[in-house]
Amino acid sequence: MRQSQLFTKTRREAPKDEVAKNAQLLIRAGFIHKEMAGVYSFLPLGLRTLNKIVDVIREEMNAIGGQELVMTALQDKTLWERTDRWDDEKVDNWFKTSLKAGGETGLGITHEEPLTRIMSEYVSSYRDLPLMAYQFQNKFRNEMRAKSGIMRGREFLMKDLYSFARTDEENQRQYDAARAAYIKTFERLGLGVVTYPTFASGGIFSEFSEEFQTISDAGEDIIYVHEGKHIAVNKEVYTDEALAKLGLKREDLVERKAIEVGNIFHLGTRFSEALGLAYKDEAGASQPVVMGSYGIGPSRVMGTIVEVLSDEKGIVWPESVAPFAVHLIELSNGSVDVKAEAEELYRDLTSSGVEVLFDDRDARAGEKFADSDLMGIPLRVVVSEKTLAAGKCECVHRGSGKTEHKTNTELIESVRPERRHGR
RNA sequence: CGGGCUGUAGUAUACCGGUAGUACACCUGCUUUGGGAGCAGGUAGACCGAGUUCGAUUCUCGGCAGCCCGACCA
Repeated sequence: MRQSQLFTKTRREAPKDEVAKNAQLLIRAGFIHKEMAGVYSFLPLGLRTLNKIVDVIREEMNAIGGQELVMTALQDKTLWERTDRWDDEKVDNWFKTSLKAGGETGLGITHEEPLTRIMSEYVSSYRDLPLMAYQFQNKFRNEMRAKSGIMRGREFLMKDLYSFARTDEENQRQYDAARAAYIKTFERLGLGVVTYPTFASGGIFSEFSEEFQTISDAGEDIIYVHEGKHIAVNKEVYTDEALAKLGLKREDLVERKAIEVGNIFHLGTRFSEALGLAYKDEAGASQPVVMGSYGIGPSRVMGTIVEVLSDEKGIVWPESVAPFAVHLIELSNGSVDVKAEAEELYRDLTSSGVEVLFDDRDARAGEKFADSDLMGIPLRVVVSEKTLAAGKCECVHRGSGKTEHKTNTELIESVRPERRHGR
């Protein structure tokens, strides 16, 4: 894409009402727009990044047999009354509204109820199980206080996977598969080394759940990290009893602040029993389905990546989620030859399947470099009088600052998609 | 929801009970051209409502909006 055509622009200063680094940088770089407190639109660059994150998660969910669907944002009140999660006394962050035709509806805060009901129409035999289904969907939570930019909004994108099994053992296998997929997902998203599977409270569902916590001072949670085992314990369950159960010793753990980027739960039969999701076993006896739920917020992940990986110049996207693979910058200063060379390289890269943001604007070098650093595309390629004379373009890696000089052919060969993905 | 703070141009800010100033951005022209250029000119602004006052962007009250701390976050 040509940067001259991109309707968003960078800005030098962050809006005064944003304190969170992720929001400041994402707004300055033109990735997101704040609509109101805790509610953000994703602009072209931001959407590309968000979609990259979604794609990675989708691949991993599909790899463990997850089937994608999309459920509705508007919720059936009567369904939620059956699990006792409609009453404001029980769940206080609904966005509720009345229907003109009479009655009430609410915007989905999570989707155990509707999916369990859907499954009750299709699951009736032990032959129908196990199965897993997931969706990407905007969730709505009427938080008392939105904060931390896109990391804690009132409307946000969520990937929610739900598992359905015949027995606890089968459920555990699904849980383990989802857990492994989560570890792989966060590795691919560039957060692997700083993200810890973390024992946490199971809330109303079970004794423990596991959270995926990314170490960051911007986090709202306190966790105790075991570096060697690469696991952690949330402060909320940091008791001698829990540690004994987990085989961990206090002296081996380090206190850190962290961002919860994922959460996996055993649900047991809480929803299947309440909503009548059961199957007939081999003997013809009716059995409740054993469920689990597994969430990742792609938009929160995006904010987390900015919090964790940016530097004083701007964002540093991992290759897997960058809006573009290459930021091609021409410094023609009116030189027809430089312009032509850059245009040709843009064409060749694009036709090789490389995603390129081409800074073809009539702007000065300093401005282009500053914008490039801010936007955080992994590889910057400069074409100028200097590089033209040398016969090689200048390639600078955003993260490391490492500079290489390559011919156009060498460059294209090194960034072709089939090569980058290594498959 | 408790406590605190703030609303001035697209963005960031200044001053003031009496013509609202600056920087960036934007537009025009000239110069400049590898790290957010220079000169000249231009466009653009007081959240909404009520009150006090000769006069309110400024003071008071109400509303709306935003931010921070805390509580909450299934």
